[in-house]
Amino acid sequence: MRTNLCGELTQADIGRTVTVAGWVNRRREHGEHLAFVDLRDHSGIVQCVVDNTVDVRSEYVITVTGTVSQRPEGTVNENLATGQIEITEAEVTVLSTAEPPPFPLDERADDVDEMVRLRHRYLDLRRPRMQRNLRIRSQVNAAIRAAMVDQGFVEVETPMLMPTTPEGAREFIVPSRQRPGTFFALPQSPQLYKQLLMVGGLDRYFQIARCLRDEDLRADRQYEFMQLDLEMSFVEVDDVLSAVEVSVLDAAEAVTGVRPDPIPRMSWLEAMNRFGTDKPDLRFDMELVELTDVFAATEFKAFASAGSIKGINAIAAAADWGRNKLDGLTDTAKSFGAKGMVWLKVADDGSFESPVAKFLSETEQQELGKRLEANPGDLLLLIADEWHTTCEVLGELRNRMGRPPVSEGPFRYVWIVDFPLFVGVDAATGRPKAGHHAFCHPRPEDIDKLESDPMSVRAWAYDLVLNGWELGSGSIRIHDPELQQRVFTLLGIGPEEAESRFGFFLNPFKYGAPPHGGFAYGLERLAAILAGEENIREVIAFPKPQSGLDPMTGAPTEVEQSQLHELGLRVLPPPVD
RNA sequence: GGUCCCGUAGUGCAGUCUGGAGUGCACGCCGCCCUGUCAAGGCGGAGGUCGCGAGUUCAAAUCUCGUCGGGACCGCCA
Repeated sequence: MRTNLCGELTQADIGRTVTVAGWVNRRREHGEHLAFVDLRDHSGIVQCVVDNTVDVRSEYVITVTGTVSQRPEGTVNENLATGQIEITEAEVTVLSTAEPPPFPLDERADDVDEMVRLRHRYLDLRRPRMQRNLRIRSQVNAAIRAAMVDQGFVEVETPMLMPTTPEGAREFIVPSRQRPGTFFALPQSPQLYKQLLMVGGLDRYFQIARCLRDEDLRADRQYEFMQLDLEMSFVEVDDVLSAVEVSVLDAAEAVTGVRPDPIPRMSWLEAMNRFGTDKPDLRFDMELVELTDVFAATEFKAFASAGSIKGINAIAAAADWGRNKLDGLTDTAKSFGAKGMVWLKVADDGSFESPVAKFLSETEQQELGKRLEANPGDLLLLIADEWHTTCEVLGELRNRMGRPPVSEGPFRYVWIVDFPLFVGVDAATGRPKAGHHAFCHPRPEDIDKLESDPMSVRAWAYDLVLNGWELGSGSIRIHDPELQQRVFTLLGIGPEEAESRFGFFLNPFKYGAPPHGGFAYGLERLAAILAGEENIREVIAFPKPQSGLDPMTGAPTEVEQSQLHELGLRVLPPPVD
């Protein structure tokens, strides 16, 4: 039907008779017998010189047969890849007519209400931006698959219909027709199956896996998303990180053409202390500065009782932050759990302008300025609280004060390692809560402390972070049933409950489970950052808005009574308030 | 479940604070003109439930309340 793509024609093709096919991007009429038609396909645009009696309009689907010709002098378009040439003596065949599109199919659609784009996604996809983003996704997939196969991994598909599991994210459930009243769950991840593949001797498994979680949607979260999921036998942390790193760097290089540097590692403790988060954005500094000892003997009541005091220096930001904005920032800090926030502006003479300056001694002020390297015009933000809250709140403030858009700046990957095995305490039971999941292996040198000091036990768990986004996480798993039960006991899960909740998963481990560990990372998140997009919807062909309702198909919809009957289901009337 | 922001021709906006007739602006669309344009140009035209519903008022796009839709975030996401 066609001999060439629109965007690939060059001066080397001059003189050739070609047929191209695509959509009419624009038509410019110049009288009875001359018009220019810009023909667009996924590869680009080429100008066709046609007789103006031909009736073609925007988005008509046509083929054009004609001669590739050098454009006359003075009519070359330097802004177009094919701007040196045009197709002359063009003969047009209309394959499909088209109504005018509801929004412009060029970069101007970047400003169009996203719902309009999503409602007509098939038109949005014609735009270069979306073509590029989906092709980036494809490049990422191809590079990852090649990297995994090359490293000896076996691609295995795991079931989409699986039992519900009590832990983790809310699941989508699917009613069973053959056993009315029972349900499958769609996988939050292939976690259970991939560990059983290790018991099954697959040695190295990977899957470009679809995961489904019935949680609220965000810029970086959809109901359904794709992960590179992998699991490896007879490995230690370094082996897993190395295998993942190869795939990520290969994918990044495939998209950007630049091989990123090897990914540095940072302990969870260091990340929290320096950046106030387990997903630090290393593209900018403004690190958290330790101040607890500075105020060890302070008279300032808000600081005197605090376990941890830290601060950040928003360099030269003082002028931008008036009283109202600072009050708003204080409210933000409080919404993240802080009891308050102290701000100090550095005046021209180096003194502090702050409601609390009068409560701080001369020595304290001097040391504070020194530690934060304060200069006139800087804005200092201080939080005093228990250590975890101090870090997290300042980490949030740091992001608000200095974080560039995702699309800017270099790609800064970092491994966060040595996560604590337990994070926080369950308010209801008083027991520690699993940080990653209940099957995560403690660091061997910390196992002695499991019962005596559980909160200090570090795990063989690790996250991969890129520009402040968590790409994924993984761990070395517990393969020893005795150690597993020790961890369960700490979590308040007795042997009987473990058997009833996780039996189908743990019993196989009695038959000879190899030491193993794995990882999974989100492909949309990686692709979005590589594409310079702030929102994963931009790298998904048919995403859902925050409501989770599909604006194009109308899903979810009601079903026929007969379908419900067959499934043994009845829909309750909506609750009346 | 919560906080904040947004909603005016097909699309992007001005108007809203400070109530006074939708001749509103640009792009797009339709018709005519136009032989070297490329976001072509010129002339003319069509196109509106100011998201929806109440309330206040002589009068509401504008003020108030509610509601629907969208976005960012908190909770949630082992």
